[in-house]
Amino acid sequence: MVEGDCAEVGDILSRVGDKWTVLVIVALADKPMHFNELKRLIDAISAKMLAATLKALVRDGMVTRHATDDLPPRVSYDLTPLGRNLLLVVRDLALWAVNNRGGIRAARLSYDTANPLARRLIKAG
Amino acid sequence: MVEGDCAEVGDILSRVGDKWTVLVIVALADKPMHFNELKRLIDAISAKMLAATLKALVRDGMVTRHATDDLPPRVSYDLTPLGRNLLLVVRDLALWAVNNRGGIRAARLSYDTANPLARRLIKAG
DNA sequence: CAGAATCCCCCATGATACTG
DNA sequence: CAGTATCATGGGGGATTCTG
Repeated sequence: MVEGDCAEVGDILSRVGDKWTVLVIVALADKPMHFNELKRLIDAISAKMLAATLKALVRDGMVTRHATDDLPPRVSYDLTPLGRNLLLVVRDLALWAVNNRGGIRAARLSYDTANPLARRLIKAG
Repeated sequence: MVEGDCAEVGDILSRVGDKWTVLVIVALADKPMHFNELKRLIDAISAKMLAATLKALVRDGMVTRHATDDLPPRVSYDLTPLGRNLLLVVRDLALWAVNNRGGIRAARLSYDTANPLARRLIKAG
């Protein structure tokens, strides 16, 4: 880790923390998927955000886009080795989240009962 | 990993992806720090966001807050075991980011030269 | 089917000023 | 020093409509 990496690392971190990126990557874990397949699977996502997320992932080299020139068009998205690599790290993070959700929930509960009024002042509370 | 964890995991993930949380956690890696110490170190952060981020971290059991009743007041923030645990996972993620920044940069460059106009249409482009 | 274009809203964040 | 209160804003994200 050298100096000056902060901005770049922050950029990548915020991409991971982005609302949809991780969900898309996890959705592609098993097999390539079409646009509307992804949309149905993630469901809460809008077409606009799915398109934007996929485009960003393709640009970053995490996902490939393959279109046939059939009609109706079919476009397949798949993870690249880089994306698959990220999947592993993200999965560790998710695993940590699952393993520690008890502790976090307990901490919140105790904080909130000790300090009921502060609750809504906290971000994402 | 059971069903229904998605929301909770997503919540924790978005906390990690939050603009300041990771920076604060990393800043506390070596030793406890005071409010303005943190502010000077992170620098770009506003007092408001630092306060909000710290409060959220305390509520989630990642950070402890210890205040002396001196005057002027001194408040120390430190990582809990849970926070220190998260630090490890986050560090893996940061490490991944550092190790793969070359690949990502290359992918972006190639994408952008192949498709110059799309550049500003992409989120966080 | 796979998106692009448009409109709109709201919340996270920033800047500034104030306080115990 | 360690915050809080208030106001302003920008862009992330949703809903809808349109197209190749």
